[in-house]
Amino acid sequence: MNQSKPRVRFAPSPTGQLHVGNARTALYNWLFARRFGGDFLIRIEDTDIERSEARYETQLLEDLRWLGLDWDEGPQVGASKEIGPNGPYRQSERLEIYREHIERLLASGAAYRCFCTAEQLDAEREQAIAAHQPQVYSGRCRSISSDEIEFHLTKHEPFAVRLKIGAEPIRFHDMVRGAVEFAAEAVSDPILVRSSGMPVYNYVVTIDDALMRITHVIRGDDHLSNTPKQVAIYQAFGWPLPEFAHLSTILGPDKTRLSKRHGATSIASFREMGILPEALTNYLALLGWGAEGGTRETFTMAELAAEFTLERVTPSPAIFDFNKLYWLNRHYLKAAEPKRVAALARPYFAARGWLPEASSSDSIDGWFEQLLALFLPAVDQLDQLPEKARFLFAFDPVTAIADNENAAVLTNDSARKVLGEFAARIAMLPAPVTAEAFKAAMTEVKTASGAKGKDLFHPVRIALTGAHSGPEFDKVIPLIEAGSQLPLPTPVASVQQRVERFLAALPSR
RNA sequence: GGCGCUAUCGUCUAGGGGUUAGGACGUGAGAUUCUCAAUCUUAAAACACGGGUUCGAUUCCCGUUAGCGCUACCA
Repeated sequence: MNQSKPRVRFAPSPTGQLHVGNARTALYNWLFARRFGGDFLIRIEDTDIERSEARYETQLLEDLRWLGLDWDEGPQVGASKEIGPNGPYRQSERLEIYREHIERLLASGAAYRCFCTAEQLDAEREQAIAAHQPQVYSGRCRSISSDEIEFHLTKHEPFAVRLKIGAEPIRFHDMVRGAVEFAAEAVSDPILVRSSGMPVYNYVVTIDDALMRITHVIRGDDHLSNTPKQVAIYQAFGWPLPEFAHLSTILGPDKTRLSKRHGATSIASFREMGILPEALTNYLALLGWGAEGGTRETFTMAELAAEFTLERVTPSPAIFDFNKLYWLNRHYLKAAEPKRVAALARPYFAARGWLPEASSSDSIDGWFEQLLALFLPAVDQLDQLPEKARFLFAFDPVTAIADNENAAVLTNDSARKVLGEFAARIAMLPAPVTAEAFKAAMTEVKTASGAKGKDLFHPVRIALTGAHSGPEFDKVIPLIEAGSQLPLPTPVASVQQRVERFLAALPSR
């Protein structure tokens, strides 16, 4: 097709959550459209009334927006139901169009009525399997006389509509895979309209793509075997063929198709985990597409849109690597505006009753950003933050002392001595203990107790945070102290309170 | 069973008739640190197999094997 302006579409079925496989297909379509100044449309494939639900459609569109994909034509979440001159964009609202077109095919003789029953067809299929033959329709109804058709019709017998497939092999071009050819026998005479009157996927897709003037059909390779049927439909109408591009499947670590049992795969679940959209789109772009040179790993959407080409899409299936996604997420978390990260991270803390729901005061907001700066390098995902910061809000000396590893540190005499000296000095310090004051106190504890290094710091760390590992004291001390002065839903215990309570809980020997 | 698609480090990929086959994630080691994380340095790690074509093939062709998809009056 020789048009200057490419038009592509993403055509999901609203039968469930948007998952990474479809999201990647949507992304590649969007990237391709943006790269070449074309149009990106969304069409809802809801001809399977059994499984389609409106709430999935809404969620789908929200997920797409969250990813940063916008569309030029298609359904809308907001006020107007849809935008664009080629609607409706929901297949359930296009039934009349499909009906008109089937009449044309029937009239031209390109399609015919098939009165075969399900039982007949099943029997034929079983025979074919037993004989190790390809399963093809016998073509019994292909050439029944018009009298016979009338006879069936007057008896109100239900019929399906089938497309006549010629003898020639069906060929098309795929931008990812090159020339593809299917033998005519392998295609058989496909059903276009069910005997219920409901049109079939392969038919409606083709009608819609043609009518919406789609120039490049970019979709998952599970549709590759469907493509010859669709090509035959284009040909039956005399329509020009679009370009096709079939994207490989995304697999799980066990090399089977990625699904829920491999863990979180829906876009919504990644969002809930605290994966940034730019991390996800960057990762998805890299999964199946290689930039020229192959040494760059991080791309903004704009950079992707400037470089993306279908020719560089890999034809082989790719295993989804959660680790690399997490790495990318860490990268973008560090690069993100602190205020933005704070707004995204806040709900995880609010849910535990540790922070007020909404941004309430500048002092709390500022403190929270300080907290995030400290813990962000330690996490892959936002939802891991509360666990890392738990000791601030839930200071629990009893559990800390009971912990085996901690107990090992605390049992020796040196640790007792360190804690005693430390407590004595901390108690004397003026209320908010500064990092400098803490440091000075530790230097004194060091000389008084003779302990140094681990022996000096570990007992203190356990007394203050309940664990022998964590962020630097220089940062933690001010954070604890500042937190203790804030009107938080769950009060943060101050350094002095912590030491006091810890020693009280420590069994004497 | 039939038809189709695919095959470079464990994973994502770059590359391409002659290369020390490059990068990244992950993994190991080291540096740093009271510790963990982060960070920096560094190491190990791949052309599925068998035939052709060719002076030469990981690269091109054909098979084999394996994986996946389709094989519906599902999408």
